[in-house]
Amino acid sequence: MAASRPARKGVAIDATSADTKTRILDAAESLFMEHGFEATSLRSLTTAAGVNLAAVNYHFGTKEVLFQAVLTRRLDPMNQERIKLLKGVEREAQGRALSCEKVLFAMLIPALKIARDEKRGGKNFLRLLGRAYADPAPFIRHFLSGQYAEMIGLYKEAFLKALPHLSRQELTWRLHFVMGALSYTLAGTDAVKLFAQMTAVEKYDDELLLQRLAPFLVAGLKAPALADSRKLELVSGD
Amino acid sequence: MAASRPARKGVAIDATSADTKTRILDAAESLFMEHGFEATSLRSLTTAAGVNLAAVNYHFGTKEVLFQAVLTRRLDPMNQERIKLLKGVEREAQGRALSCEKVLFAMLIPALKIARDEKRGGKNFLRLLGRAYADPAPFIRHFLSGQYAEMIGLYKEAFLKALPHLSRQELTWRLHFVMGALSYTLAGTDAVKLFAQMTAVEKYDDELLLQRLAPFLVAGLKAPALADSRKLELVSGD
DNA sequence: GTCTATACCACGATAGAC
DNA sequence: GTCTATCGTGGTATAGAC
Repeated sequence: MAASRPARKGVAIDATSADTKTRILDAAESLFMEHGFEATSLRSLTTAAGVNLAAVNYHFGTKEVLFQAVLTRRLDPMNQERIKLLKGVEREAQGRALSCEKVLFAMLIPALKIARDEKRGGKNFLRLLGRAYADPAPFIRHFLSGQYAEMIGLYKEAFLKALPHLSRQELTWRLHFVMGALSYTLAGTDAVKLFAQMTAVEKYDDELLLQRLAPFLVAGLKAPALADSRKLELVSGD
Repeated sequence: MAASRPARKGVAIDATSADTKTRILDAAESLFMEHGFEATSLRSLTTAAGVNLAAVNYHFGTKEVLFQAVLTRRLDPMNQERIKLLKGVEREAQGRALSCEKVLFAMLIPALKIARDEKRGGKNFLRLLGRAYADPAPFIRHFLSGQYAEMIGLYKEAFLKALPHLSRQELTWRLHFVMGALSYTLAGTDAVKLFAQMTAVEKYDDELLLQRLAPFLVAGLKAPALADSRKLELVSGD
């Protein structure tokens, strides 16, 4: 997704007023994070970037491709780091049973690092990502599934070793639940207000949030496999 | 949100080709579910409903209000049923400690019932709802927080009794995680494919899904409160 | 190759005729 | 209540300047 544009020959790129393409990417990231994909117009975007309207079409083709480029720039390094951390955990285990907590943390930490790094988009980027997860647009879903395929595959194998009581199928569902709680949590800083009474004292603190999320997810992952002993019944109340 | 339109005088409403307003609502529900809010144009919507473009503006004011009306029609009864079921659970407990499972099931069952009732929108409505949860548009967030306020408040009190080891604050977060996993799961029938290897054998089965989701959520809710013994550390891999 | 001006069609919304 | 006509703005496409 990088570019099909031919590389600059020997021209040095001015750092202060960068490459047109980079200027578009930066402005797009900021505006998409703030207003979402649909609510961000190319006209306001190009104005903010100080480039011509048609420049987006020239460099990226469509607004959708631009959106993917914005995501890729942050997402690809994050998932690569997740893979690297996982390999570290596996190496450290030296063949012994993998720790479920450690595998999960390897998955969460790169997200936390991004949340703290304003230069890589910070919390707002994660919110943008969380929203993208639930987006109905086919182009977003296909794009994300491609971006995540490798990482998810590796983590699934690791969790299978860490949680031997789960079948492959069951684990697939649980990872789905984990990603749901994670992306929703990251995306929903505002939605928290749904549950009112969120004390003003407790400001949004990423580290604290993940420290709360992690025990919840670990307990869920470790829960015994599907017990059909306790069946859901469609009782009508009263 | 019902209507500010003056009531029909004594005119009987034809059931087969219903009320213009109802025709719009039905078409809107179907199209919003299929394509999402932004991707559904009023022109295609009114064509499908067999009404004039301006009819939406006349009956609902804006596309946003129409969207809220579509959601309210299903959401309000669902949340009322959740409240009714919860009261049944509380009555049954007779002052004894509440069962966390039973409270959770009271919350999940009305959703499952909608998923199975094609006449009330079925699975697609829940997907629409799940997406709405993550939507950045302020009008959607404000609307949902109003729709959910009462139900969430009552359930929070119930869970506090069922899970006495959790502080109010901690429970708020856990309910947030629960709603995240739930709405993401409901919304993401397609996103499941992110995790590949979802056997074609296992078709989408709502009941089975909730039977898998429930143990995960119960375990997460019951997990011990925030253990700062095991701190997240920003170790770099390797 | 890179950028700009401009034209195009679809969208949501609204005013006013009937 | 319903319709048509029309407005401003959206994403996109292209011809031509540098």
